[in-house]
Amino acid sequence: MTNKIDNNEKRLLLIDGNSIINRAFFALPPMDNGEGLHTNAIYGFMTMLFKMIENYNPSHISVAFDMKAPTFRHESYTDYKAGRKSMVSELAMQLKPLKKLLDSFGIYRQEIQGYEADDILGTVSLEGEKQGYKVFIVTGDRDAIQLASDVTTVLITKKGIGEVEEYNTQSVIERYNLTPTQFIDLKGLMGDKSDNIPGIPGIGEKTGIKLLTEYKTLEGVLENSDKLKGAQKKKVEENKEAAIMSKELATIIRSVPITYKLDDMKFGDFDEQVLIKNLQDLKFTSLISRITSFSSTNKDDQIIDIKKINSKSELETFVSSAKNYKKFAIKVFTRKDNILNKNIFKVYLAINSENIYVIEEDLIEDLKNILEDEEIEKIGYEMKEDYVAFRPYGIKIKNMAFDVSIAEYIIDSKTSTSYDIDSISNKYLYKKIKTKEELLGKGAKSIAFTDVKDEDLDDYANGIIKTVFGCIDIMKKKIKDDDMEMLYYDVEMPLVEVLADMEYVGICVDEEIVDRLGKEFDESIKSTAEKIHKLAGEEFNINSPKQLGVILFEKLELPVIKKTKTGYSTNAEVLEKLREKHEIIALITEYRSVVKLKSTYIDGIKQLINKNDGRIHSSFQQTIATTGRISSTDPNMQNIPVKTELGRQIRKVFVADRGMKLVDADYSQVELRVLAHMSGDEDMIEAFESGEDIHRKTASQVFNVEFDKVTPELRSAAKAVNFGLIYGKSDFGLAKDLNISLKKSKEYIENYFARFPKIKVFMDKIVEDAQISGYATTIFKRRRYIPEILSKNFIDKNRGKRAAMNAPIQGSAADIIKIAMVNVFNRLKEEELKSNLILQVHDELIIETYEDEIDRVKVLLKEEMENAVNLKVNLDVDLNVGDSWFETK
DNA sequence: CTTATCACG
DNA sequence: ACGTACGTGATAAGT
Repeated sequence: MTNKIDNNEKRLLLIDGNSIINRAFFALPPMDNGEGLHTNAIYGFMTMLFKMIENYNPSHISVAFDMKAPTFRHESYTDYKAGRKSMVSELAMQLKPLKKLLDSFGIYRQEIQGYEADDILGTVSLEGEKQGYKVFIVTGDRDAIQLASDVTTVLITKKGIGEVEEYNTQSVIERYNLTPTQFIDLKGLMGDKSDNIPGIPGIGEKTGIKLLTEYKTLEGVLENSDKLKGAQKKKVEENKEAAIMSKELATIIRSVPITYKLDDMKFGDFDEQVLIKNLQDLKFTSLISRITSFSSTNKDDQIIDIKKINSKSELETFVSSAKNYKKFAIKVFTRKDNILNKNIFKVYLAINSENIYVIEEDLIEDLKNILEDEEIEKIGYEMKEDYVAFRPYGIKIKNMAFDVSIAEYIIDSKTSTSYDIDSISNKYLYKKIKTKEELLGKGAKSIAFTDVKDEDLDDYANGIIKTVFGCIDIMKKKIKDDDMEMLYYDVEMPLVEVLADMEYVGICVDEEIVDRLGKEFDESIKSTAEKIHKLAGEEFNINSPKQLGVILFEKLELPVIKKTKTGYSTNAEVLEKLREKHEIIALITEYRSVVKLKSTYIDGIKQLINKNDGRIHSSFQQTIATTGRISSTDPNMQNIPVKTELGRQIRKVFVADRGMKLVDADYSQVELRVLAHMSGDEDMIEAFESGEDIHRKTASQVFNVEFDKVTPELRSAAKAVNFGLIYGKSDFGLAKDLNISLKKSKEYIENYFARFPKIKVFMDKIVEDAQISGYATTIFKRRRYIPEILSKNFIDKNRGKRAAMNAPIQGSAADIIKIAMVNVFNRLKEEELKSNLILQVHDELIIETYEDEIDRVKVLLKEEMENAVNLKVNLDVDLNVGDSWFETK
């Protein structure tokens, strides 16, 4: 790591410990370490300290604390600091732990009987100046501004503890029109309420500055008091003594009799392990990763030594050692280009974290044997990328054994965080490594891997490889401890290759149909828009909820049903309620739906058709959904319309290639079957065993009518309850959905649970367990942590309960189809079929098959899906074959 | 970059 | 009394 700041420069950071811990305490909300110790002030102090270290790169640090004993100021003026409240216990209890933490950080501490922290800082800073240091003083107390000079910068905290204002001689003059020394005279004149220093009554900052500009010093003002006028003159003359005493009190002593050597304040030598332990005890895990860069002992081992492999013979050396170890780590970097092209420009390989090699383009093809060697384990990070990158070279990586991103996902599939390599390094190794964002920048301004300097890419790859090797054993143990070995090694890891392959193969698109539908939709949009504008009496942007709101609720004065944070709500539910009120509503609904189809599914998909093969290569994400599901992006192939006839037309664009067919297999009611299995409810299981329509069947049981006499209304009520159940829906929601009274919906739910008692028991148990353990699990031990279930916030807590009820059901269904995918994929290979698995839509798999393989594929798909697991109920799969996705229904 | 809306299981 | 179904991703508007 290069350090831009000259390391030989002596830079001394001095901190007023009491002042900063006080600020921190009042600036931050309460925190504790789980054992009754309040920690917010310590945390705030440490964040501040880290920030100062990062920003000012000190070579020496000292923190000064006040002592309880009275100081010379109390002795000379008994009212000094009178009226000040003593420290509250929540803060007082944090002082000792903070001092202990600073000690383990190797930070020098000073406390001197009879003097305040201020005086220590004043004395040490003067000594520092004499010895040629640049000095930085951090405090929340503006009195310290008197210490500012050309080489001493006083940093005054503002806005809590987040930021500081910098003062040196120059900026003090700019801000106050006074020199730092005159600042003391100012205090003498105006006093200080917080320290109970009197000063001269009636003189504040403004007048004080004015007088000092004229007479330079406090003494100057007092000597010239006869030149003052009126009340001011009187006040000054009556309070001369008070003023002189005030100045004395406000003067920071710069000659405290203490023995110390500045050398003792040298920073950077500390035992990292002890510090880490102390930070862990305080539950400050987020701070741990930041310490490594401070440690002087640590800097050496961050030297990056990556050897370049230049020739086939050099590669041979690597290959033979990889064969000996039977394992190596890999990370590939590609050009941003067509997925079907040969885009790799660098491959990093490593047998252990000390020996990392890089290979460039010319030798890539020579990696085929070792990558396809089943006997050698490949480990890495986001290995799906590596697999896909090698496909254009005719290389299919075999035995991808451990991917840290997938491991971290099953260890803790938390929401809204990605499994960035640096967070993994941070969490397991407490090491800060180069982030992708640091390497490439973020957002629109980000650059490609090809645009970064070799050293920087080396640095990034080094971080990845070291993290992979560093984490693997810890993660393996965690996976074992949490009973997830089957899930990880037999499901998730084999699935990496399956998804990579699906992505690479893609799905065929008929572009003519895309264009034809596009035109049809455009015409419909145009004519509907015209009608809407005519009815509205003006042209406006129908796509803008804001403009639409003005038209509907102001111009046409329709009743406001619902509001959003920013204005009127105009969503489908609201429009449905307004449908009868104005003929414009139906048109808007129509317009909305067609615009959605056109922009998202026609225009959106057209852009993503690959120019080489005319196919769509959607990306399947394995580490996003908290429940264990797979997600799909660019485009999302899992939300292609199906519910409305018009939307379903979109499915005509997804076709089988020439001479091929699509075989579509979907599970019938997996989630309800999972529920029947997990709860063990005999009646629910029986309902499935009968093979009848499950919603009709439950309707007949819940409403106590004969199977044949179930009306469509009763069936749909039962269906709503069935689904509501999976999500932990409330009676209120059910009433709203079915448009029935709250009383009725309560009755339905009661009947339901009375009829299927074990389901109720099961649901209650899940919630209870989650409240105790903090997580919910699936049949295959996949975990979802739900901390909010213990929240004191009613809304969060209830949301947590619903998530807990849903996770085992949605998650087990996800486990099941993942197992089926792996088995289907392997079976296709074993039977040497050329057909490919190309899509997964949560409970549905699609294979593109050659016509002469159709029958075998149908059998295989049905068998593997239905036998993926053995539950208390059978799994049932429906099969459909067609030339397009539209036809497979 | 966030918000509202709407597509799917 | 609270607010009211879980899980995703894409687009356009507007701050």
